[in-house]
Amino acid sequence: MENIEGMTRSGLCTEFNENNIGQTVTLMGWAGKVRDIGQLVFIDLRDRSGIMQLVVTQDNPELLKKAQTVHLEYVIAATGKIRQRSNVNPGIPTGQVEVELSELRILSKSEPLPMQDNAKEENRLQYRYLDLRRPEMQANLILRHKVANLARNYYSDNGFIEIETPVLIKSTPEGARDYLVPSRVHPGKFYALPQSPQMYKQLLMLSGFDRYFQIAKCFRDEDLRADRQPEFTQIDLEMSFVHENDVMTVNEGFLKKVFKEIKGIDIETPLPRLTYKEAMDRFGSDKPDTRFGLELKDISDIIKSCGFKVFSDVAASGGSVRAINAKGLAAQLSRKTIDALGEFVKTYRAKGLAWISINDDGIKSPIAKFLTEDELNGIISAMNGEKGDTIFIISDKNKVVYDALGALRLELARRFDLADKNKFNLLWVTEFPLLEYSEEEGRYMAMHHPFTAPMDEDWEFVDTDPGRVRAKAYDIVLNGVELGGGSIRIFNPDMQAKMFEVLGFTQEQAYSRFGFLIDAFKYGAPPHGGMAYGLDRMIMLLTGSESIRDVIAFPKVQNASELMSGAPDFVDEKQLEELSVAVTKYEEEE
RNA sequence: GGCCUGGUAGUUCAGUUGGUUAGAACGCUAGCCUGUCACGCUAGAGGUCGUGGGUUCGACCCCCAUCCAGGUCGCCA
Repeated sequence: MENIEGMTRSGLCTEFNENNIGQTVTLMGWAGKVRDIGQLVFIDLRDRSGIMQLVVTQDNPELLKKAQTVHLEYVIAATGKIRQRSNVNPGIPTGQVEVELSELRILSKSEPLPMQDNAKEENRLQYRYLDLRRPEMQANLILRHKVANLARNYYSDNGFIEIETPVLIKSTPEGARDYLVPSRVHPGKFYALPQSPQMYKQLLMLSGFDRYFQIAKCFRDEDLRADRQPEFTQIDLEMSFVHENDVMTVNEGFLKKVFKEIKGIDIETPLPRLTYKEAMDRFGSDKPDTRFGLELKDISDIIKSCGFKVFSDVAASGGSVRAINAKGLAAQLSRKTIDALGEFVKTYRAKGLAWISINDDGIKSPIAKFLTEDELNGIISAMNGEKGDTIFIISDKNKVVYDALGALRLELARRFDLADKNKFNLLWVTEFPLLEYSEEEGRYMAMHHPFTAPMDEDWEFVDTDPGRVRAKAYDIVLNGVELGGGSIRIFNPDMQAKMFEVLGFTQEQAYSRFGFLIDAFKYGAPPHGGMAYGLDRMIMLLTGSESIRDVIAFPKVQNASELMSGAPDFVDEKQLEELSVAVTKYEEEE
């Protein structure tokens, strides 16, 4: 094997073109396709910028012989003269030229690859370092770098100070499950990895930094999804002496910049805003995809006294009957498809899916026989039903109706390609409920987190009707994905104490968990608020990736392990002893 | 923890209502080829059909269990 002693790389492949004809250059990189024509060898030399064609002819028989030994993914260094190609390749930026080699060094050989470009994800992840050679993956990570860079510049330019907060912190078991790290020095005690820098950034406001940001790694020990990893990155920020509007405005500036510089799209600001209630009522979701219609409508009033018990009973008992109109889709909605959609909504706990199809030959509906003519027509006119439409109806507790119809709406859009992929609909969802009743815990839980400030006009209901209190909280939503969220925080110690009480903490419990924050707020806390973006999700949407894994260099798989390195893994008895950790249950070894 | 989808050559896939010898492409090996760029042509190697059990005269195919990967519900303050 050879080295690069005495050779200096002239640049990246795509830095040279027809303007450099006649120049002698040295390029280094990986061999892509090697096309051996006998007395002529072409090698596609690839680096992160792209491809340059190298050519060796029989004018140089020894070099030709050497070039013929080059295989896919060998690392080579090549020197030669740039010349016009006799056959140009318009498909690549360097397609006008090629490098006629005078020297070729083989720096590293490669075994045949255990994966190809279209490999399935399992293999891609096991050989991630090879997967990351693919131009698509390189483009994703480079775009990610650009956005991170934009964030740094934008927030710095707007007076934000980047400050690092600790990764080994105190566990605060509200919300997601913590990753724990045993302490060697304090037997039996554990650090937790942060789910977000939340409390630290609030303390930085108290310290007077006024504006903070950080690109922060966060950790949540919960099950994975296509858009959820246990280890992820937030663009996190906090501001002092601000209202919701101030936070939203400065962030609209950031988003505007991101879309302009990354996608060349001018985003109109201020961005549209929807209240939580409106989002739920119209889209059945607190992160609505507004690129297409099919909005929900409450038709409880129309059928509240109808003969179909499934409808009338639920309306009477506090639930609702709501519908969406699959506009013009009746012809494509076969009986089989509708049955499949019925199964689909059952995932969301809906007991059934009623439907009314308006076809050329009249109205078809399995529930028509339970309804009077007035009721049936009432539903159709409320839903603006026309020939060619199919109306879907779900009747249940409100939560189930929202979840199921909201999901059905998205499923129809997916099946019939209703959402324009070139559209980027950004919007704020505001006025979230402060509290949410948890059946499992038998108490109210903070919907966002326990430091979220209530809306002033609602706070008086905190004891009598906790569910009615709205929060000064906001989420930024892009095409149906929650990009980020934040809130104005409580800065009044008495209000914070009351909040803990509402959440069911005794003073001792609150103090043992959040004591340092409670104490800190006694010493002059400024009004403050902020938000955090999921950077990975943002990049996923900007690159059009199907999964968050495609924008993370070394992601974890569904069971939270990493296929390439094999993490997590067992550790030595000795390590455990030092940490005073006893393991009571071991996973089966294969 | 539940539900759904997939696992066949190094890789990506096809296959069989259960039948004798499991195919293709790419990659790999050997040879030929002076303008390729999905180079072409010829020949060749390569598989306990994820694993374990069962049904059967016979299983890649059917059944059960299990592992791996993906999607999703629960979960994600």
